Amino acid sequence: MPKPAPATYFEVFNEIAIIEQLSRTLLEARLPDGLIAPHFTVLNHLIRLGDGRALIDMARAFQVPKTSMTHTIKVLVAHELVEVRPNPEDGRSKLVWLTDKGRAVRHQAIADLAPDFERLARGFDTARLLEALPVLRDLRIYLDEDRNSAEWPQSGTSNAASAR
Amino acid sequence: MPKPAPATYFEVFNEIAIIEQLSRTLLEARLPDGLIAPHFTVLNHLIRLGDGRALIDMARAFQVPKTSMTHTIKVLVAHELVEVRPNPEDGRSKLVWLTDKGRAVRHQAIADLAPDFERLARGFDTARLLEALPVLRDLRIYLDEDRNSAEWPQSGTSNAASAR
DNA sequence: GTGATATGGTACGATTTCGTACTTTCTATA
DNA sequence: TATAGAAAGTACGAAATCGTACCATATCAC
Repeated sequence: MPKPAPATYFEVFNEIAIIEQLSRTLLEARLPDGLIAPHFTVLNHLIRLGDGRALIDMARAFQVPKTSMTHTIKVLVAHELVEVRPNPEDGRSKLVWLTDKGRAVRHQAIADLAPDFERLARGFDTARLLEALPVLRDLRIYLDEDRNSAEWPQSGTSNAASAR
Repeated sequence: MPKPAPATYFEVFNEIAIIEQLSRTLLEARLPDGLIAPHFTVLNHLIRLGDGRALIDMARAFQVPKTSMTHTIKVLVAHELVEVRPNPEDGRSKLVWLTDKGRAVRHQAIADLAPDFERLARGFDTARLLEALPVLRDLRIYLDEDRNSAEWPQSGTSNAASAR
């Protein structure tokens, strides 16, 4: 097989960027007013992996600067969707816990997305999506690990990483 | 084949969102100071599809509000990477043209990304990427068209769409 | 043609994102 | 233990994103 041209890789990431933009806009349309995708993503993360996570760990998981995560958490606290408490095992860090309201909002958002997924299932061959999932997962894992490798240009304080 | 659970679709978009985040960070590390991904994306768009595009058309292509595109273009103008001129066929609109410097910056950025793509080719089975490309392309096309369909929640002034 | 409506773009303010600098706490090494 | 360095979080300011309101121009109905 001939080596693919760089433009081909580029197209893959370009398509991914467009899909991310479209799906994010759709998600945000299903969220309560004042909540945007990063807020929901944090709620979802805390439910899927369990709450009581440190702020810094979530910043790493989402590959955002810790200052950005501080702001995101602050908004979630203002909406009473999470609570922040000190980490008893490390005086520097704080742990983030879901409130009942936070769980409910996440649950409702997923329920409100159901019609969109159903429409997708009607209009798109979902078998192809499932085929692509392992590739996407492995690509994400590769990029995540590669980020920690030597050749990555480290940018300020947003470094380090781990699987989401 | 059993119908996939919504969580499976969700995972696909979640992986895509993470990949977008990681690849965007990498791209921005290769751009000149002061330029971020949206700036490059506009340059790339103008080269791939030809310049002299209307601002509103680019906003639609990227699914961003026209106010966001106005700002992006303003930065590109400040960097002398594009020029904005009136549309002789429509007194309301403006057309965006690349400068030589704009073409050069885009060309250089792609050249600077080459080592990253080569590293990717060494560490990841690129055949799998190429297999996924048609699915991603079709999914993007579907979502783009679906956005214009009835069931989409229209959001403010960022409406309408067309292929990038 | 004239008026009503739609469209392209901008002004403005609110929110988000993020880099830098700093404080506090932990860890490692002597 | 003492102390230097690393790590977690925040304060702050700059830039980006985006919604609302508004102006100028175009299009449509009559």
